Amino acid sequence: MDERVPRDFETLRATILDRRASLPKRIAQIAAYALDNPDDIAFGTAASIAASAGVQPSTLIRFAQQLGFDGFTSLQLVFRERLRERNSSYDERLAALRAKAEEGGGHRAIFDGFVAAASTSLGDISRSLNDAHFEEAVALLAKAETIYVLAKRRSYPVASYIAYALGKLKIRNQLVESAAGLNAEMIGFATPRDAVIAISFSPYAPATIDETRSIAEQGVPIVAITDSSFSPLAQFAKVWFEVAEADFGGFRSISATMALAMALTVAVGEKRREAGRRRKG
Amino acid sequence: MDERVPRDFETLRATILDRRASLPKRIAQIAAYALDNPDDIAFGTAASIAASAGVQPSTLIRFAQQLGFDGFTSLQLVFRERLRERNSSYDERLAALRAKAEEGGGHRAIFDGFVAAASTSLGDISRSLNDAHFEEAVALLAKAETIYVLAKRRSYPVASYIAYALGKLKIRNQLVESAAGLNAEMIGFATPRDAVIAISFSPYAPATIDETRSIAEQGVPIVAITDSSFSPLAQFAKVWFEVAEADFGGFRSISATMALAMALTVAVGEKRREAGRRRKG
DNA sequence: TATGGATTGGAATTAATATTTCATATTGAC
DNA sequence: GTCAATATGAAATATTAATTCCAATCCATA
Repeated sequence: MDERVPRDFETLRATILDRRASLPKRIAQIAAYALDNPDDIAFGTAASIAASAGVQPSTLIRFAQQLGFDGFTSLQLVFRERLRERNSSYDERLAALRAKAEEGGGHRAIFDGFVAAASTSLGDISRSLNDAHFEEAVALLAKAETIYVLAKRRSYPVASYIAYALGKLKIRNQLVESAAGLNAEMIGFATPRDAVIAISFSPYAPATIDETRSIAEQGVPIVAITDSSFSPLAQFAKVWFEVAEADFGGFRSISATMALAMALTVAVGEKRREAGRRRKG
Repeated sequence: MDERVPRDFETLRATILDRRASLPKRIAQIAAYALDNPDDIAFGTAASIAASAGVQPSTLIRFAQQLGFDGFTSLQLVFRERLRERNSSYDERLAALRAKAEEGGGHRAIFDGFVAAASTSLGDISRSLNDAHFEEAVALLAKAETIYVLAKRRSYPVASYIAYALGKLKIRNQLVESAAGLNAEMIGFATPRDAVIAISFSPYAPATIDETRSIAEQGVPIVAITDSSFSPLAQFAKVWFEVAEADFGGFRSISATMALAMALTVAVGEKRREAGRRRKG
């Protein structure tokens, strides 16, 4: 192996792109495949990769040799190393942000801390969201005559966003907030043909709990967004989502809740459109 | 291989932890090594892993079989799958989410789309936020007697969050919203010793623009969060932030704006505490 | 402390995988 | 169009790695 063999993925990638024009057809084919499917190269066997790329195993080895490696195995090491590093890189970057933020590096650090908390929360919810629950919630909300939206304090911004988005989608909704103190009366109008989105996180705002209970007692189905299965909201809800938000400096992120809220809203709009088409068509 | 063989890493991990106490010494040794060095299991050979863990290759296979796999190779697949999912670099994961969302794979795809949009927006703002502007905004807001918060429609959730957080930090603030239509009068009370956070994105809500103009004319310093240097808000503002939010399905994310808002709020609280200490000490 | 069963180490075996080789096909230059 | 150089396919071979097997050891129990 000569001195200029690429040892890291980026160099390798650059080298391949650089020589691309001058490579023979089959070699170019495997080169393109390698850049498009680096994970396959990292994990596969020469035979399996060759098959996926539509070439012979020997071509794979010639490709590696042409780049200066002494065989496929050495080439593969670069792809594996990349995975190892990439693995850590995102988490490390986040950890670095958070560390810097926590050791108190000025005001910029505060900003970094919140960005890190938001990213972490999004990653978590993306991994943990249950598809079936989501579908169920969408179905339940899509057939409601009016969607009541219920949240106070820290969760209120989410509720106000939901109300805004539902309005834009022309879906009848009622944000339960009344400057005149008429929440109870407002809730009284809800029927089992309606539905509720209730949002509350520990420490649960007592008003949210009370209103959720009373609306549940009227037989109105509830979709809850909360932070644990022990949440008082969970017992009232037909479907509930557990959202774990990361916090920074005592302030919890609401980015994951927000993303879920947006998705619910738009999915409900989508489902109604589908239903509408079916009725007409 | 029986039915209950763990197919994903988390299940596998749980199974191992569960049985840990009842495992023979060498098997326990390799079990601990596997959980501590999952990357090594994913990439290594039976011999190399066994050597690193200080056991015989055959022990490794017995370990796998005890978990229900038919050999080391099947066990290794689980560790590799984990890397594929986890490791597929952050950007790649995002791209995958977005691609899946855009090709329209049902309702889950909508959720993925919003998560991707939020993550992208956070990445963008993290790169583009100007430290000096941020410091300036914090300084300006920290010395205000009352912070007025101004935003309508899509930006309103951010404003309501700011008002909530400022309240928690015991910083006097006024969310400019009045069910009684008294916004103009409310604004009339502001003086140059106060400050304003105004938030608006294209298409700029006319009310926000009008109110911002009139409050600017009273000499009240303004911090604006908006989406372009051509924004009508920019001309009125002492400091302004350009926040580019990614969108999905016509709905723009607000996660970056939210992170910035949280950071501003908490940084202002921080700066006030610092100033308080200095006066006393 | 003797006995049986479980556990372990290490070598032998088997399976798999990478690499090489060689015949054939393709391409480009004259 | 011919020739040489280059590229490719397919199978043979060499290498490496997984698995199995058996003897040795350990451990619990009587």
